[in-house]
Amino acid sequence: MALRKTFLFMDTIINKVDAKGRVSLPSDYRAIVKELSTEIVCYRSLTSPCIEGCLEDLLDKLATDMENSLDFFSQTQDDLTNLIFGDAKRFPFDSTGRIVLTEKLLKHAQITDTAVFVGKGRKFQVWNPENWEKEEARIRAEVLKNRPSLAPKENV
Amino acid sequence: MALRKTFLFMDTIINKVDAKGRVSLPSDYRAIVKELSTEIVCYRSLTSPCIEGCLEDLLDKLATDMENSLDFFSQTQDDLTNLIFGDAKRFPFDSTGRIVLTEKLLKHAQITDTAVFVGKGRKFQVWNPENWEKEEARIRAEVLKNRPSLAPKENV
DNA sequence: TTGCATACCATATTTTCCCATGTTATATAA
DNA sequence: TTATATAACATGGGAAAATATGGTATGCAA
Repeated sequence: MALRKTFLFMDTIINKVDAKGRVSLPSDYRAIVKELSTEIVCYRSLTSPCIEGCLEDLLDKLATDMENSLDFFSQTQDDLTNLIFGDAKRFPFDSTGRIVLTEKLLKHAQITDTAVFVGKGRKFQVWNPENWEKEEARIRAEVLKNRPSLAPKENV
Repeated sequence: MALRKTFLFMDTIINKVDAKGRVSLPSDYRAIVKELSTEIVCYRSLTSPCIEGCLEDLLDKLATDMENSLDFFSQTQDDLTNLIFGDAKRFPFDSTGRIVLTEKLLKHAQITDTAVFVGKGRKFQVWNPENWEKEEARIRAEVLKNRPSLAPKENV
């Protein structure tokens, strides 16, 4: 397989969640994980009723950044690491490509028997179908309304 | 088992502590210790009523950083390292995956029969359940309030 | 010996792994 | 292009392994 240059979570995939919390990770996502020899990490979104996921490498980078930027005994660092790493968990997938979501995550995202995977580039989200439908509509409306201010030069 | 690239303590795990102070180390944590052929080190948190733990390697890194630091003669850092290294102790786990916490540590964290392990990336903490519940609420409120200024570059 | 700490054993429960099957997507040949 | 073969994927169920946790035995030291 040719090595790719970019690794982005994309597309929107709907999969079943069984009674054990098992759900197939979209095959495109699995390909990324395999190629980078890493793992998926998931945690509750801080701001939305959904599960958020990323590659373990990203959290490792975060851990290193915090070690280097804030001093060893910083209170702020303490709070942040507790919140992020206390909630995150690795989710290795089995030979059939499934991960087992925890009760905590499913409850936070109000997911019962169906999950919607939504690509976000370096991250992805997992939603309850109805919630995602509303959220997507909201986002579309929001983006259209603010369109002029999204031009690259006006960012940051 | 494929060698992993990253070693992070994550997730929040609740385990029983028996009359002897025995408690199962979360299996994810044990996997890291085994894979790196190292040991867990625990000490009383300097700032919170909890036990703090990490890999022995990290304390070694701390010692090295102190040697190389411009603050080599800093009274504060000197005091802090005294406190940590004076308090730290290795905690090997037995064949069933348990460590035996000392009376000193349990008392400091006000732990009796239940312990909450909270991942912090390179470190982890062990809390009394009620205290952790309050602490988590405090952190969430604090982080949400200051969120913009806490975003480390591209993350969160 | 007695007290204490460590190592060993037993078991219920949880989690992971493996197999089977229907379905979808992709490739190949007519 | 269309039909057919092949491979990849999603998903359900059950077997096997790992985990958490209580209890007992063993060794060492006071």
